[in-house]
This record gives sequence, C-alpha cells and structure tokens, in this order.
Amino acid sequence: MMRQSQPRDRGIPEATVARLPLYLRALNGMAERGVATVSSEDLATAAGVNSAKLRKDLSHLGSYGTRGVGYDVEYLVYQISRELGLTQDWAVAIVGVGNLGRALANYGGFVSRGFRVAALLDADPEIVGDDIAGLNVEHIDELEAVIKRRGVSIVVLATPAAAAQELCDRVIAAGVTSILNFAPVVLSVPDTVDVRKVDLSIELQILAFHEQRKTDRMSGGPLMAVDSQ
Amino acid sequence: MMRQSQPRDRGIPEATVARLPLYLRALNGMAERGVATVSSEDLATAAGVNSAKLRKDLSHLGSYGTRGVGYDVEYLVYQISRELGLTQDWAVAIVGVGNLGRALANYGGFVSRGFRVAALLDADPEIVGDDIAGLNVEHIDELEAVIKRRGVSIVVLATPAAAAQELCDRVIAAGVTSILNFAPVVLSVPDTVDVRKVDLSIELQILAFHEQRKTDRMSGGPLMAVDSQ
DNA sequence: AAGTGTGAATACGTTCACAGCA
DNA sequence: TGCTGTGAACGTATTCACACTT
Repeated sequence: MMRQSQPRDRGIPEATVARLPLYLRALNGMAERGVATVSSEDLATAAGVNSAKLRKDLSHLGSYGTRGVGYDVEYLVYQISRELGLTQDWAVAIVGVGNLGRALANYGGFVSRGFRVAALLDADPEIVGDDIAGLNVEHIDELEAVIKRRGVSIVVLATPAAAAQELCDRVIAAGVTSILNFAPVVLSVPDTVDVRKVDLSIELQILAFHEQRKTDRMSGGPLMAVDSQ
Repeated sequence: MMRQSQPRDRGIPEATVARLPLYLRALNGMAERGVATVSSEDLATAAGVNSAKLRKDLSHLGSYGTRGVGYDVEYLVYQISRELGLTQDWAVAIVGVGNLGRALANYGGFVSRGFRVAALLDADPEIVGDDIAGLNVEHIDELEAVIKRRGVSIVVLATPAAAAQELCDRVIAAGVTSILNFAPVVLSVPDTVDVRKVDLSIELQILAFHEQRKTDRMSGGPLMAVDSQ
C-alpha cells in the first residue's frame, strides 16, 4: 500500500510549478488548524484556483490522493516541499541594501522554511557595517568570497538599475545560477542561469491598463468609429 | 499618410499586455539616447524577447511600423503609453507602511510617469504622522475618506497577511477596483476587481525548484531514494 | 457515494515562414 | 532590398466530463 511513489516524470509544467507554492501555503495553514484531510475542491478554493486545475497539477507529482476521500494534508505538504526543494535549506544573499533590500531582509516569509538569508552586501560605505535583521552588511568587494564561503546558491538583486548587470555577471562568475531580480532592467545571462523578475512598475502598468478599460467602458461607451484598415 | 490609426480591436491578449511595459521601458531608454527609429529585431533584443513575438504583440495595437524601416521610437512610446493608460496619471495609495511599504513609497520608478503616490496609511500609532518620501502617514481610519477625496484608483496592499483581506474589502467598498497585493494571502474579491500579486517567497520557491533540478543533475543522477519523511 | 486521476476537447500563446509594402 | 504584419503550424495550459477506486 501507499504506493512507493516514484521520482516521477521529470517534466512538471512551469505553470504547475508556479502554483505549487500556493498549494503549499494553503496546506500549511490547514495543517496548523489541525485539518487532516482535504478534498481537491476545498484546497482549490483555499488556493484560489479551480479544482480541475488543482487535480491536474497534483497528478504531475504523483498519485497522492485517495479516491472518495481526498488528500492527506501532512503527506501532501511533504511531497510538495520535497518537489520544490524545500527539504534542504538554501543560502540566499541579498545584494543591495537600500530601502528594498532592507525590507526584504526583514521580511518574515523570506526566512521561512527552506531559505536562510546568509549575507547582505552593499557598495555604500555609509551602509556597510550596519546591522540589519541580525546580519552585518558587508562590502560588495566581498561578494565572490562570501558566495563561495557560505555556499550561497540564490542571489536577490535589489540594486539600482545601473549596477544590476555588472553585479549579475559577478555572481554568475562566482557560480550562482538562480537570481531574483528587483532591478528594472533586462539582465542578460547564459541560459544555464534562471532569472526571475519582480518589477513593481510593470505590475502597476498592467493594472492601469485594465483600470483604464473599466473607466472607458463606464463613460465613453463602445468606442467611437472603429478604424480604417 | 500616417494612417489615422484607430482605437483598435478591443481584445489585446493578457500576455501581450504584460510585455508592453517592457517594450515601453526599452523605448524610453532609446528615446533618451536619441535613437529615432528601431527595428523589431533590435527592440526585441533590448526587451529580452524574440522579434516575432514583438511584432505580433505590436500588431495587436495597430500597424505602427514601416516596412523596410522599423518603428519610430517617439511615436511608439506614445502609442504604448496611451494603450497602457499612462497618459493620464493615477493616484495610488499605499496601505501598510512597514519596511516594505516604506521601500515602495521611496521607490523611484513608482513615481514615474503615470503614477503618483497620493497617500500612505497605517494602523500603528507609532508610524502615523511620520513623514516618508515627502508624505504624511495617515491613520487607517481615514482610508475611505482619503480614497474618495483624492480619487485613488489603485491601492497597494503592503500589510501583514492577517490584515489584508479586511483592508481589501474596505478599499473595494470605497470604490477601488485595482489592487496590487504584497501580502502572502489569496484575496477574495468580486470579479469586477483586478488583483495582481507580488509574492517574494513564491518567487524564491520557484527558483529553488529549478536550482534543485540543476544540482540533482550534477551530482546524484536520477534521484536516489530520498529521505524518510 | 464521494472524489481522484486523466483522456479528449478547447483555448491561449509562441514560433515559423513568407507575402506584401516602403 | 529590408523589414513589417500575419496566416498557418505548433506547443502549452485549462477545462470538461467521466471511468475508476475506495
């Protein structure tokens, strides 16, 4: 029983990977509240997706549910954590300790299971030496040494746009292959390196687009005289 | 000449909308550097996409290029800005002035063309009254009044998870239909409201997933009987 | 009876490749 | 000749609906 479920199909779709953390969070909440078992319907609701999508997503990891019953919360937490690589812990370095870097260093969810802020680095001598969230800010000259010495495998770039590409090149040269970029630039990297981008002004612009449509619809009506062509 | 090009097909794909800000940023850089004309190939490179995608994306806005030549930089900046609704300016309120809210208030790109931080609100009496980025932090009791008085149409939620849903409900009741959510919760909203989510720990988890795959491939091979649970 | 797991159908997004225009 | 704009081909993601299991 309990199917010694295999390593599993190495091809989990990106869209699925991007939702696993959502499921995990919902499941952790349930585990804390003592829920033992959950149906795809309820878990989907908690995660803000529909149940067909949730079942299809989980089916990519393996067959971890029980027909007629649902999923065991603890077990699913473990399986998703393992799939995401959260059973080991990752040393993260934050490069750039301005307002944003500071906020990130203090951000609770950051230090959550699986991740550990191992270094804060900045170029500004005013900032170097400060203690933030229990860590000493080190000089950017130490970048390569710190990455190697502390086994940093994920770097968060929270620098000004102008500095980002150069620092990106340096962390890659030091062996890092996963970067979370907050600087508003397109980083160019070899395709062995994963970059994820968080861009505040882009998110706002997307909202503005939809907001504009909504207000257009209110007032103007269906838009006058559609094109030539 | 110069095709009096019209309002255009009301259905721009979401994926395209999400990339327009990228193109806009690349174009603004070029405009500043005095570039008058750009080919799809060059603009695509600057924005980090391929040229077929870029041309298809722009074709949804209209026929703004010139065959054999390329796109007029200024003109395209204007067209994309208009499409995104950046020719008007949007009053943004930041709710929650902890580390992250403070970082957002100070974030330069935020106050860029099209957006204006119109209010900072918090519940903590220690913080209310502080001046941050030239703005006075107001008490959360003022939320509804401030939204109405200042015509706030986009709200940035940077509160703890526990407070987010209630504040979300309040801003929606006050008439806001666009929310940028930094709190790690799934907000439930009527479907007339747009929510975009920025979630730091989700981004890290996605990186960890890929990082794990890379290191697996290096060392162990196809997975040796992982731990006990 | 209840609810998972999954083929099949559909919708959406990307890339190709080239006709057509400057 | 050079480069845009776009149908057609392909690939990926979502949804449907139901067979199958407990």
